[in-house]
Amino acid sequence: MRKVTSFQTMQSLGNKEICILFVHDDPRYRNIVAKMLQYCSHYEVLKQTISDALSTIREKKDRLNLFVTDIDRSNTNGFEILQYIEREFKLDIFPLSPYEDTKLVSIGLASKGDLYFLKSLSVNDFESLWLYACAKESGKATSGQETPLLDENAVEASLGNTSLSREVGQDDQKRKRRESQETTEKNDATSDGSANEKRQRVTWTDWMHHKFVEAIEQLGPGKSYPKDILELMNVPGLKRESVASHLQKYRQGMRAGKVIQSTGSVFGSNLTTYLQQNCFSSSRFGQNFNSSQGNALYLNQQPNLILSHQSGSDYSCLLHPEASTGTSNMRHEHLLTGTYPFGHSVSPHNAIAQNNTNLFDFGTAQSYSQTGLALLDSGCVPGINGPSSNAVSAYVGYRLAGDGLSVETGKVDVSGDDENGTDKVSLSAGGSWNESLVQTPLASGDYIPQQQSSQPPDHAVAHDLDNLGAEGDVGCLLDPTRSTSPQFFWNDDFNDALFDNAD
DNA sequence: GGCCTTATCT
DNA sequence: TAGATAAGGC
Repeated sequence: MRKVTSFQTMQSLGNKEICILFVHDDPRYRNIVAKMLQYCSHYEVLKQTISDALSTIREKKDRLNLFVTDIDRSNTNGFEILQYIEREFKLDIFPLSPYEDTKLVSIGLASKGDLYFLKSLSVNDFESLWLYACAKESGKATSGQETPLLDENAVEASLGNTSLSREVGQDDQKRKRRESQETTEKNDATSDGSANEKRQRVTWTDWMHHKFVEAIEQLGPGKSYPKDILELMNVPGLKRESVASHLQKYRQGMRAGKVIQSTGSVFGSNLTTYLQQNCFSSSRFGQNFNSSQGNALYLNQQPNLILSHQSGSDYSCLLHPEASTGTSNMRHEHLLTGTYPFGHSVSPHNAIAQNNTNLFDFGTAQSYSQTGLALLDSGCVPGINGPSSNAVSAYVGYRLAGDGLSVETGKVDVSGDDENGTDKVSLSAGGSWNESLVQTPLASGDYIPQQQSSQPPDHAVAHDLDNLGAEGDVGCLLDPTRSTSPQFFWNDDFNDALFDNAD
């Protein structure tokens, strides 16, 4: 059994109260809640919507350190409420992603990019949050100033991985080292001999790796040196040596063809392999079912889409299948600003981020209203609507076809404004795009092989998959007033199986 | 000594 | 495996 060491950290603060408000309404969190309650009494779990939690926040605002919340998908104004809370109460907010395959995603809350957990928040993740809250409280007590950089650094370095659990029993030491490291960073003269201490192990989160890759692309081929990358990344506390080490691994990966670049010829040479291995592997769902019959079933139900845009530096992303059933602005926003499995983000795009744009479906070459999409079983890209000065010229996309075997393709072109100042949009399906933009992986004959199970189908799994899938309650998707039942639900047995297998 | 790269270690 | 460290070269 894992020991939650962050509780010790709290005690070291002299029983200073750390308060985390955790708002959720999802049975998947109950394991976390149960485990955390074992160790920590200073956080609160509310089963409310974000807006309902407002009164609690008002009541406790002075002693509240963090606000962790599951985005309320039935509430189309989820992000607005969060922004309000952040502004009014100056509270650090950690929204939880409604998407299974999201790890850490930067979202545009107010001025800074916040951290965004994957849906299946782990105990380790929660530990990291706890550490963050402690560091923040500690910083308040000592300096009386705003959150020190160290905090973000600490939490970013520890989020989304299990490094903390591996360092059980050393956390206090590590933390002290971190603290002393920070104070001695600029002027090491007054140090207490910490100079020859071991460097803290850096965990490269998706977020950091993304900044790393961005820096490399900015510097250009052959000019990416550790020092320059470090500067561009601008991650407090990160050391040149760590960047150099990461760069070495990164280059090794490139040589081995493992890294998919985000530039130019969009997907490199191994899209097929990548999809096969990673479509679902970043979620608990994928970890457990990637090699089972259930995976193919799931693929068939909810094809994927890969999207890239054409202007300037190309970004590419793999959209979670849920994106094709977007029903709210929140989801729409997320779709546009998230970091997807390729590790690159889609620029938050004003023109597209505007509300209420339709989505375009490659499979049928039609545009649909968001609610209408709930009935579709295909990949879509966000509609384009807004000043053309902000608009990109085209989107190209791929999706895994409904047969789970082939890849379908499509393109959305944007040209000029119509009389309403809205971009004219034309959409085509079937691979009619500029070949120089999209390279070989999708040439004819290329396909994503469906994994063959060596065992007979597990009907229990299939049954559960049926229960949790997008087809669970379509009415719920279509009708935002039916907010009481979650759009995607997991029955308890299935939920248990996921957690047990993952641990 | 600073920085980069590669090899090796953990 | 991923990240740290040692070592050699510029």
